[in-house]
Amino acid sequence: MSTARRPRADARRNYERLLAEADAAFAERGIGASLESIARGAGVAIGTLYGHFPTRRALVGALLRERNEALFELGDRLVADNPPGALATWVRAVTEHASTYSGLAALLAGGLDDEASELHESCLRMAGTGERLVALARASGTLRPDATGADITALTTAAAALREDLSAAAADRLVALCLDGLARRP
Amino acid sequence: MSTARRPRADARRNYERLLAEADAAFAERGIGASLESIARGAGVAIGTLYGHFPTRRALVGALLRERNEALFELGDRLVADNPPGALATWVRAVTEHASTYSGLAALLAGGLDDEASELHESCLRMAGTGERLVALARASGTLRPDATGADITALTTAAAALREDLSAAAADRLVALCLDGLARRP
DNA sequence: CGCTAAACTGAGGGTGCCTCGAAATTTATC
DNA sequence: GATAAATTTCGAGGCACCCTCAGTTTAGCG
Repeated sequence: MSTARRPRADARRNYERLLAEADAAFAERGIGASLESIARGAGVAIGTLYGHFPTRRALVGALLRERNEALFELGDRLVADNPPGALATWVRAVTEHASTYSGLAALLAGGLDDEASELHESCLRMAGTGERLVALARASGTLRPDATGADITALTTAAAALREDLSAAAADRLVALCLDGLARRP
Repeated sequence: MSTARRPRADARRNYERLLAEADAAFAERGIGASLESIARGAGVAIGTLYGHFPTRRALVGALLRERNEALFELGDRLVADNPPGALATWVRAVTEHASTYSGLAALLAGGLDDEASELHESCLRMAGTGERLVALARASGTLRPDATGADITALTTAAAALREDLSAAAADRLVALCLDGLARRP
């Protein structure tokens, strides 16, 4: 066994180049950037891009993998330590993550119920963390009792969209207002 | 003067057909629906479509004209009468308006600072109405003092986006929470 | 009717998506 | 090294869409 030859060197190189180019393109022109231009920029034929990433989503997924790691680590820490303002920290982190590239928020939101998506698992995990943080906050009496994890999902989705459509400031303000609305009335 | 001949009958007919077909297409497939398919559906060559509507935005603008009228009428009435819950009514109305077609919310948000857009004027007017309603509510002491018209713009934009990305229920909930956050603490 | 401005047409040049058979290159083996 | 096998790359090609513009048609006035 163990006979799996290791991947060819050129393949590995092209893979990395494509990732780098895609990151730049998505950051600059949004998640809808032309795949052909990405291939061109990576000095590779379009077929090669499709060989590595059969779909645009696969490409986005690969790019997000690292960021997702970091985000989930933060989430786990917040759940474990439950520091003051944990929920707000989480909402802000997710919002920022979902606005990495313009257009990403919608893609992620869509991925929430699209089973086939590579991003589906990540979405579920984010939702789960939100859920747990809400439970903690409610238990400590800082949230109104009808607050749910779905509220957090909605808030982060909305805030991420707002960042793209309007401004980061507007999004931050929305988050603050909403969290205020969610807080337990004294 | 006054010599402007009235438009040819065929032109008028094609104009109406295009509008009808575009409304159906945008409603069904979102604001990015193919213009060629719209022309086809209207039984007209693609050049004719461009003759009437030089840009996709012009087409959307024409479709929205009537709806805009109705919305502004409501807005003026709310400002004039200032009934209880005026602000909430307005927010819900604008949100619904901005989700007429999927993708419209982003277009409108973009139009807010794009001077050239036909939609620019409408956006300004909506913002103005929001502003006035906020002023009224603040004067009557039902809003916290740091609430602004921009908050309302942000909220409606976010809620409209949420309707598209998640669900109308989530959007409604967000609106409720935010308005709650904006209410004056007793 | 005939005329003319107005309106319509649709081919054509770009760009982008995605597929697939042929060609090239790397790795393993002798 | 040489060679065989597997892997990867290449890019033309079919399809859809965007938008323009020169040539053609047509409504409606006189």
